[in-house]
Amino acid sequence: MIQDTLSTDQSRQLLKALADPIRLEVIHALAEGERCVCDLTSDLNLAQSRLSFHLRVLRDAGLLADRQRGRWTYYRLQPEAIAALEQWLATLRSRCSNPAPPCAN
Amino acid sequence: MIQDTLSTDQSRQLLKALADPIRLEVIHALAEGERCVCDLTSDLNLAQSRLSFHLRVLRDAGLLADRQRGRWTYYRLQPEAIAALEQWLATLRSRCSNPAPPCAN
DNA sequence: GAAATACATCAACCTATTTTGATCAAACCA
DNA sequence: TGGTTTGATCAAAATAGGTTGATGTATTTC
Repeated sequence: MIQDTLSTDQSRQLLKALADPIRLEVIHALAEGERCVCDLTSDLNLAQSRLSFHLRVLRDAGLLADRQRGRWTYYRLQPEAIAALEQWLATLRSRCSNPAPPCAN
Repeated sequence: MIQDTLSTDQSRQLLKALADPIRLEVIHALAEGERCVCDLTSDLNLAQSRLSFHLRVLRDAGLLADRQRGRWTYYRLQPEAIAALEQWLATLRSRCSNPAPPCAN
């Protein structure tokens, strides 16, 4: 579960998870709503094990949650994770915005 | 130069650039103000070519700017790049925040 | 129970990124 | 000019990350 305040490691994991085109496609697909793996497989036209790998990366980072329902596994977005990363970036930026003036050299 | 609205590729590059512990150290070091490479080398205790590699990644992503001054190269932060990434994330999240309700299954 | 379906996981392979130790060019100094 | 310093770049080695096809497990259906 993603907390309000992220550790550096959590942020790194989120940044890495988002920095992949296939994983962004997954996120966009899930923005339509919860889906099972088999639907995602055909929507995104990906090999099952390949999709499964990326779903795990996204879930481990906290961007997705899943639930089992009979044979199916449904994945859904956790937009709080994105919000938490935004927050982390805002904090990072606040520390960067007033750097000492450039050296006079 | 980082624009207000990032392309997917620019965002990916920024996310990847930030998802590295050494590069975050560099960013934190530069939050103190502009610095030359040789100072960063000793502050962060990194081999010169290794630091040079990471500086390039950060600069290519738009997070740093540099200027030459005699023999020295000074690097400084471009906090706008972080702001632009925050903006990109906010947009992504806005598309994710109202997904259709979960399947009833 | 046997066959089928959904999906996770594993190992082998492949590709991308990072590290290391040279080497090189430019700027400076003696 | 010759030596020194700064920092970029390159090639080779090391490591991390992604893909593929196969296998395994749970669930369902017949």
